[in-house]
Amino acid sequence: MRLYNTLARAKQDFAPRDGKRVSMYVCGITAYDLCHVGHARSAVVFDVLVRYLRGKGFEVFFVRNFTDVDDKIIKRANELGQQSSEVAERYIREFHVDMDRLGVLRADIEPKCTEHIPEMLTLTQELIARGQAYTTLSGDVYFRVRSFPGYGKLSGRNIDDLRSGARIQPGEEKEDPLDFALWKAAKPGEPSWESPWGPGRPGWHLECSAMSEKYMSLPLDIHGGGQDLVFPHHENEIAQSEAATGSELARFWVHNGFVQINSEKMSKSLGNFFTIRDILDKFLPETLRYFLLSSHYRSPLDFSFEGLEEAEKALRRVYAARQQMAEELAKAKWSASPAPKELVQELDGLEAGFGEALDDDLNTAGALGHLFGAVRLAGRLAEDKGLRKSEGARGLWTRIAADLEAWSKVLGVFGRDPAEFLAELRACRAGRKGIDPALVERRLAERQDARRDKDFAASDRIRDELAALGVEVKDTPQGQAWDVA
RNA sequence: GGCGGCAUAGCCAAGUGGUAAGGCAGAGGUCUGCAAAACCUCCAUUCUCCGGUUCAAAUCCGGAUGCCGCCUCCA
Repeated sequence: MRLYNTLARAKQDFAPRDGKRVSMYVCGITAYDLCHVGHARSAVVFDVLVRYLRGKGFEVFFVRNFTDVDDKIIKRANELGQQSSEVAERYIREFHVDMDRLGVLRADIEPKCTEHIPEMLTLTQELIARGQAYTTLSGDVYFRVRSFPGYGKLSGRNIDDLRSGARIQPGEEKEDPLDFALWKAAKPGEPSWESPWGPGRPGWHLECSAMSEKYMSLPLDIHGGGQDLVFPHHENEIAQSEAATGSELARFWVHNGFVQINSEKMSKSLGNFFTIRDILDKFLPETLRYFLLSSHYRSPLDFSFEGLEEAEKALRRVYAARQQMAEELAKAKWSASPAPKELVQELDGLEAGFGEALDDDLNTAGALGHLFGAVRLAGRLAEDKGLRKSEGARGLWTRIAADLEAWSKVLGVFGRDPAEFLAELRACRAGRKGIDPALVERRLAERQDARRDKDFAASDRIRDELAALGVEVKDTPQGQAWDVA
């Protein structure tokens, strides 16, 4: 497949180093609060990448870490009067709750920073021994950025430009403003670990270097994360790891774009965020997941509730088609006529197109276009009175149903039981719009009586009243049905 | 100030040299007691603007404008 490599600033052909096994490391969260939609995007994007690579037959070994000691966690713990480890553990649990709901698969290993202190100390000592890191009087250890010639290669910056914008905070003892902390001397009240330089805790960038090296051999095939991690986090990881090991850290650097609100980055610091919880109070998890996949992973994605409502309707359409196909396929008798060749070719093209889209830098939005093509094709067969009962239609529906099942495994949407999903979606939409299902059912029962008596005026009046509430009444051969408009 | 990204219909959104996917909304039609759903048809002669390269440009190059991101914690 082709994958955009931030390091090359271009799409490149991706294949794992050893041809079969893909090593992939993605920076996870700092566990100090509930995750927001931006975290969800990153998680879902890399989840689809893992699923897709596995679907192509690669053996993917996926590591996603947790940062469980850090300034923000400590600050939060102090606010709550708790240990920072309690705070971190709680938000790691909450992360899993959210991710499970979103259908994000667990990583093969989910290492925590605090469980890898020895590895980080070793790495730091190695860097000091090589002259690429230095200690200070207060017990901090800094990486000597100018000792690493490749610094800036990932983010496309040069050291001089960076230096002109950098500044030294009061109290820092850096040789150079660009140097970054590998190890921070403990301050009173902070969690700390023993080290050759006295008690302290690791710097943020160090953990990913230590943990990726521990679990996978370098270079990693893929290292991922949000675009905001490119600089300084990933740049610093490269400097540490490559300086210490002499090996390239990762072959492909993959970064997802931001979720925005009104064209501004959704972030904690701006305060313009919705947590995943906020969304799942009002929408089904699959709706959020579909929304996140409906644009390319590197583009900015403007979050809106209108967008989620559109996602709901798109999901509903696919599930309704799956349900309709299942009903059609349950028929017993089929005429012998084969499917018209052009329809078979159309489906061939859609199947190929779906795969080609994902193969091209994980273009989920393009793939969805082909998926909807198959949905429309299925509907067209059902409309064609001649074809509808033919073996040809049965063959195509069988194929489309199998395609949707396979595609749903990659995308992590459209895979549930249609009747169950549609019922949940209706309940969810009804709840959001303040529609009382019991009331609707009562009115429909009255309408049923009116219809039995052929009192269409009364029947239509009830339907109009319900329509005013946002309820859409359908008369089907099986009787009345309703949905939220 | 330095570095980078984006600009496609009413909205969302694919498309990196060969003549504009898809979703939502909208219009007309088939079906229906009437509707709804589903399906069919229509809905960007044009891709922010101005130049250039080319037989051919939304796609490449130069410039302008606008928006955004990173440079400090951040998915």
